[in-house]
Amino acid sequence: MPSTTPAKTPATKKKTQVTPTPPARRGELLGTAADVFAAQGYNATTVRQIADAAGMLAGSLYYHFDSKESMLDEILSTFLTELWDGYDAVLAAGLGPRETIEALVTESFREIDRHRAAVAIYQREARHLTDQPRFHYLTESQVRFEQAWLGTLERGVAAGVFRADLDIRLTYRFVRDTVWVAASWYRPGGQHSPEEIARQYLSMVLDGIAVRIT
Amino acid sequence: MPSTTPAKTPATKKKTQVTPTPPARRGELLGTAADVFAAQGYNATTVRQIADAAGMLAGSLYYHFDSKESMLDEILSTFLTELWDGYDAVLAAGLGPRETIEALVTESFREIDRHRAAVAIYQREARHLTDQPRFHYLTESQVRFEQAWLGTLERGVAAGVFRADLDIRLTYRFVRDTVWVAASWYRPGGQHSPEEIARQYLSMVLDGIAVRIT
Amino acid sequence: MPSTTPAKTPATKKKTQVTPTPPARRGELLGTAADVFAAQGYNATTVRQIADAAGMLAGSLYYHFDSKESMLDEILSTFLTELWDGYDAVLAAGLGPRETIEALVTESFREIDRHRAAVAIYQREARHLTDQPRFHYLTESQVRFEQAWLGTLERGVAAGVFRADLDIRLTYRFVRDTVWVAASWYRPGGQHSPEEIARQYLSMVLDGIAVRIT
Amino acid sequence: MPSTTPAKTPATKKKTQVTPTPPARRGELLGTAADVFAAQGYNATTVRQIADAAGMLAGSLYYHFDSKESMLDEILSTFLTELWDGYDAVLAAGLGPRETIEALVTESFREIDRHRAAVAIYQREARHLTDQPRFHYLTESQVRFEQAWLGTLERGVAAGVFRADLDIRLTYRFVRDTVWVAASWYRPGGQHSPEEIARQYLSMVLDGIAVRIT
DNA sequence: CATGAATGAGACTTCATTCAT
DNA sequence: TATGAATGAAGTCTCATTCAT
Repeated sequence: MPSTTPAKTPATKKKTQVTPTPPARRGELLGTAADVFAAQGYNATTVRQIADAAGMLAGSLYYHFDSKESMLDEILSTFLTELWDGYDAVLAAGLGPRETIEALVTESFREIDRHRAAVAIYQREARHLTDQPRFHYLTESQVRFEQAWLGTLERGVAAGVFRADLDIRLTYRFVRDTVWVAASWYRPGGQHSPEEIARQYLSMVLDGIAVRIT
Repeated sequence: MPSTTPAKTPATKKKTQVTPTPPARRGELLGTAADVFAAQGYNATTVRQIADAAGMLAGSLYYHFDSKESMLDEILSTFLTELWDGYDAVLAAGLGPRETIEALVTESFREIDRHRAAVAIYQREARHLTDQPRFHYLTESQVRFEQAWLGTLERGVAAGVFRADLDIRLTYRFVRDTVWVAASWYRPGGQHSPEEIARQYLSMVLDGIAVRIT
Repeated sequence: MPSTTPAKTPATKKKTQVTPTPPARRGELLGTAADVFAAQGYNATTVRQIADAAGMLAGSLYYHFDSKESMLDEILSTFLTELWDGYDAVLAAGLGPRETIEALVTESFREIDRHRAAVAIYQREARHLTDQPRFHYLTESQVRFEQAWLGTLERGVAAGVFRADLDIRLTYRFVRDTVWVAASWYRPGGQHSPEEIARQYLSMVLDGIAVRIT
Repeated sequence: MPSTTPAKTPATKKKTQVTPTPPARRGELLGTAADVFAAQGYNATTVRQIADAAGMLAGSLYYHFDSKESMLDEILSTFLTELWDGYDAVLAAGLGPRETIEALVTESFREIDRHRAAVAIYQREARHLTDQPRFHYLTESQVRFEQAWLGTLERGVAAGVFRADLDIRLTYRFVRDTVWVAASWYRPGGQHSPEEIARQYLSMVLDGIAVRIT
């Protein structure tokens, strides 16, 4: 999880950077890298492409980052840190199951709005990254994620606000995927605000797209 | 719709065939390749990994296929051909909007069941492949796909069976993604049959997960 | 401490450098490549052999050149550019047919002296390269070449300085080949200067090797 | 030399062909191979291309020949055998120097007419083949070749029929190249017979292309 | 901070060759 | 005799990474 894995591991390498890159510059470069990763996939992206987009030569990036992988690492862990800041606030608010789901969905769309590239990268790469020790925090995050969502759904079923006739894990996957795939087509600055999209998604997920026959 | 088609047709299995069998070998190899592509991503998959999985050397694959890319091509085009066979049957059946959506969703889950790997590959790679002339048919398929689904939804709104208060394109994406992401976690032979999963998905998409307040 | 010494006065860096040296390195490497190509043939030459001859690893060549083919391209086009500089000067000089032939032959041997490797490569590879669009300029050069030589010969026949009883195209091929095959055995720094070789070749081509019976 | 290297070395291999390919079929296949070698170069020619041209699969060629190299070997040695049959007849005829040169040139053009492909291959590949023990007979042939031509020229100079003011080795190369390069453009069945081409070449080589100023 | 040049591992692909059928 | 399939070595090229300047 983010809190257990600071974005930048203490410099244990031989090349101790005396003057680390100022956070602002770092952030710019990571943003650039994230955009390219999101557009082409991590593996298909060459360090040179990132450097081109950043207006420097490939080798120069290594002044700022240890490796291509560490850029990916920092992009994902930064994103997850912020995501959990938001989620934890929601989960600590003591809301009812339905309100919790609504708040989580809304928060998720806000994250998609803010970290679109990171979300897209996460979707595409998370599965195979979890093999590497360095990215174990992804697994941990997934576990907590499932606990939060699945738990809320179960609470809702128990409380009679969510349907009991559905396979609960199927429902979980349905809701989860339903939200996050949006990152694959969402473009910040479009005609719908994250909140508006969240509202419509919630409406569909909760009430369905069919007209109710009263 | 190929509702009469058993999930797995000829149980010819191994090398018991007296016939020349060239297409069979091709099919086997493509199946193997598709599995590896689906598991690791096309770019991250090496030809050697495919060959290993097929029990031969990397170079030997080139007796059967022109290139790694042509394997991908054949996997995707074969899948799309079969998918459209099913879709076209549904669309030609003259069903109402709701029944059409139900049939399309069911058919989609059957395809996921039959071509899980191909579907997963499609999800992951389609976007960036469309740039290459060789894969233009992906774009064409996407266009037809959108026409079929979006058209049916619009028909449904006009007919008063689908809600009119939702952004129709958002709804389209919602339904579309909702179905196909399933390929990322679905494993053939699991506890739910494709039809059962389709039933539950349809129930959620159409009626929502919230309990109705009558 | 001589802290006041502007030890490293930046000469504004960037593109103001008088001796950027990149072209020099390029030229060296191309010379090396040309030698190997000439010795073994383009196809039979491996990139590794060129790299060995240049004292680097095979992959390193790709920092300087796009491909093995682009090295060939640059070698040939550089050679042809210089060749035509010389030829054009001769053709613009307004000489008589015999003097033009003499000047062209002499110029040709000078080119062989200067670009022996490129000439040898040209001889061996030109024919099959012309198929590729990238090397269409070879065809154009051949056309101009034929115009220059054949035209001069025709002028000479008309003026009565060259024999009229010979098939003119046969004569053209004879003269042309007679000169350029020399590249296959010529070694710069041998006992004959290019001019001396040109003189003897011209003497043979113009007057024959038989003793005149007066 | 051919006589020392029979086209087909005794089958010492494990795979002793009980029924060797009939000479006629062998000849056809070698002719096909020679055409492809001449058109594309030995190295650039794949065994599959030869097989395609012969209407069989690549592997099938290995029933007839040990290797690609042995095809080349047989093509070249067959050609050289025939060439020396002709040359030896000329050299044994006891002609004068000028008549000998004339006969050799004429014989050479006849060989080009009959073995155009083999001659072209020889021109292109001989130099680098001489390194391999298997092709040492090429070197031997070259030595005898030089002896025959250079010797005749020297005899001619001594007899006063060839010019004494020219570098004799230069003259040798001039005459030699002048003849053989013709193989690069000659096409059997063209408008000039080999004898006619020989006549014109001889006229140029002996008397020059310039009009004699009497 | 950045560049230019090089490294080295590994990728895709080609191809002569073998061999059971 | 010929085919289909596979082998294994080698070739071109890519790319993350390093390092002196």
